[in-house]
Formats: sequence, structure tokens, C-alpha cells
Amino acid sequence: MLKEERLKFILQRVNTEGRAATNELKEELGVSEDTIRKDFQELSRTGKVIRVHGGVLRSEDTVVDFNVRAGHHASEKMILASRAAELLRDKHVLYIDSGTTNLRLAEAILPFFTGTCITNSPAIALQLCGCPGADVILLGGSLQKTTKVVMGSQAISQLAGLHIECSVIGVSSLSHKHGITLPLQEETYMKQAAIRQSKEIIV
Amino acid sequence: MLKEERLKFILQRVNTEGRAATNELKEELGVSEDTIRKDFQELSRTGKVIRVHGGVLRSEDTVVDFNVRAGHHASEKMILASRAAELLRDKHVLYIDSGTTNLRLAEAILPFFTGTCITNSPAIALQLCGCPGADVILLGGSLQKTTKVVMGSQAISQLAGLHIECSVIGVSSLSHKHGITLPLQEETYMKQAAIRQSKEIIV
DNA sequence: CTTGAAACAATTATATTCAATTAAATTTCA
DNA sequence: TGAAATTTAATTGAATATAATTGTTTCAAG
Repeated sequence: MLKEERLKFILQRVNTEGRAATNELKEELGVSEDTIRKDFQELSRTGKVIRVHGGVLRSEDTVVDFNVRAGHHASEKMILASRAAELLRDKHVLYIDSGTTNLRLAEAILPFFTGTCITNSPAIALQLCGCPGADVILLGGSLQKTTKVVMGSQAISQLAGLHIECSVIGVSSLSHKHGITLPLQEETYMKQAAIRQSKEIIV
Repeated sequence: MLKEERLKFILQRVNTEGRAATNELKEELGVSEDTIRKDFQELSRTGKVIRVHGGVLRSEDTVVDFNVRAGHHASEKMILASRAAELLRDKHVLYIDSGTTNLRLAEAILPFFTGTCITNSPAIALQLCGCPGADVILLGGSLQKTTKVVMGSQAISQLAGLHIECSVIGVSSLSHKHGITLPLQEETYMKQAAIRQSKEIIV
């Protein structure tokens, strides 16, 4: 790989994820840490990134842009975000299941969440790619075409192997009598599996 | 080989891959590095490529971002997709891996495909939800945030349990000397796993 | 011959790694 | 807590490896 390509790669990484770590890049690019650091120096000399211990961060001018964008569509999303931030404070292993509300939640936690996010929704997983601090784990299995959600025994057994700190479950209806109601039988199994694995639930 | 042929070859390489390295071309074209460099000089003098240490880069996309590049070869890729669709007419267990080209392929097969589609790309999986005749299986595991693709040992072991009729693999470069080249190590493992499981490969 | 393309050789420049040291973060434990 | 011990990362100054330049030679085609 040419040096210029490496620089480009790093720059793109920093711009999409907001950060890049020395040891990670070392693995991914197959060069020594020294080399990565030299690259960091070079990029930082022209102000393209900001050097910090352990790696580099996106330089401020673009971060400002990010904040402006976040502040742009205030109201509802801001409320959701701050509520989410509150509930998920100090949580670092999350399960987020499907649904439009949870999709928005995923968007809301992008700026601050650090840790691991597990989900069975490809859409939410893709959304979470924009979160610099998150590792995203997507459950595999057969995809329900109407709901666009991964279901089935495969997904459930994957879930069984994971330790979850907190699950965020979406529901269509709640009742005192019947508990939680969902349109599809299969979907309940998924959710039950998630609930079984986690210490805390948010509905 | 004539000089003009060589120049054309190099130019084409640079335009499709965005780069070309001196030492690689030396092998592939069977001439000395000096000669390759003379060619580079010539191409760079007319602005067709940009010279860097170790090789040359495409001149246009210096700071072009990902989306732009996706749209760049649009029509070209459409042709590719429809050609592939032709090849897949009577296949019923498919593995489609990631990449913008394959995303288009997925789109192209929506109307006629019947059978099972396996993929490691959430985006492609979502696309395939629009295909009435398809069962979609999405591989699970950790999601690489830059490429938005599922990778890692989990995904590979899932793949190992599946019988695939035909795999559609996307690559960044192909050469008779070194086989297939990919920017990230991890990604090759995924693709190799897929290839192992399938009877037929389309690149 | 002369010319131009290609190869060769010696030099110079650039890039990468290594090793020893210093600095920064993290952990441990009183 | 908070200070010592440990781990992890950064710096510096070589040493090595890789690539580019320049000037020269070879050789075949015109």
C-alpha cells in the first residue's frame, strides 16, 4: 500500500468516525505504529486532524459543523436524546431492538454513546455506524421482509451467548391484563431472548 | 509490448483502481522500474495521473468523498449488474457480498429472483427485502463501521454452515500474479469463507 | 550513423522500522 | 482518595529498506 493511500484512508476514517486509534490502524493497515504516528504528524501539521494520546480526532472545524447539525432539528429529538442519555448513562453493553422509535433512539445516542450496541435491525445497525464510540454487533439469521428485522433460531442462539447490560425493547401495545402484545409470534421470541440476557430493561 | 500499449494499460489501471504501484507494474509488464517511471513522468506531465512515492494516483479524486465515487461509475455499474442478473437466472442459493456494485446487483435481481440470498451487508439485505421471491439471510457479527459490512469470526462460522450455489464477490483489484487484492485483511477472510462454501463464483 | 527506448549503475532522497528513553494514562493498594 | 507501580503510548535518533534521480551504456530500427 502506498503512503498516500494510507493517508487518505486515515483521513476518511477520521472524517466518518470522528477518531482513529494508533493500534487499530496498525492492525488494519499492517504497518508499524511508528509509521502510523508519522502519518498522524503529517496530517496534523496541515491541520487535517488533531493529535491526542492514542490516536487522532477530527479537527474542530468539522466538529463544529456536527454540533450545528445536531442543534438544527431540536425539540422532539433533543428531548429523546437527553432522556436517552439519562437512562443510558454508564451503560456500555446495549441491546436495541427494532422499530421506528428505536431507530430514532439510535440516532439520538450517536454523539455520546461509548460501548457495544447489539441489535437485530439492519437499519439501526447502519444508523449506529455513525457513532464514533460504538462497536456495533448485528445479529444474523433470516430477515423478515415486512418488518425488516432479523429473527429466528439463529439470532436467538447468538443472543444467548452475549452478556447485555441493558435492553431497549420496542412494543406496539402494553396492557395490564396481557402484558406486552406484539403482532407476530416470532418477534416475541426474539424479545424474550433479549430480555433473558440483560440486567435491565427499558420499554 | 509497445510503449503506447503500456501507457494505455497503466492509465486504465489507474482509472479503475485509483492507483498503480511501480513494483507491481514492473512484475505485470515485465519491464524495469526505470521504464515504468518514465511512463509515469509522461502521464503525469499531461496531468493524467499524479505521481507519488511508490507509484501514481488517479488525478481527479484527490479529496472526492465516498458518495461521489459511488455515483461516478454509475452507468458502467448498471451494465455490470444486468449482466450478472443474466448469469443468475436459474440460481437459487446465492451469496452476495458487500460493495456498491453488489448493492446495485441486488436491486437488479429484485423482480425475478426466487430462492435464498445470503449476505454480510445490511444495506444489501434491506434492499433484498423488496424482492417478493427471496428469503433473505443476513450474517451476524460485528459491523465494520467504515465499510458497513459484517465481519469477524462469528460471520465466518455462520457461513461455514451454509450450502451456497453461487457467490457474487466484489473486489477492488484482480491480477494474475497475486490473485485478488483487497484493502483490508479481515475482508479477505470473509470472502475466502464464502468462496469455500460455494460451487460457483462470480467476480 | 543517428535516434529513441530500455536497462544499468551510482547517487540521492524517502519511507519504514528498531531500540532506548521519556511521557501519559491506568491500576493498585495503603 | 492519592501516591507508587504498572502498563501503554510517544519521542528521539539511528539503521535499514525501498524508491527516485541522474548520467551512461546498449541495442535495435530507421
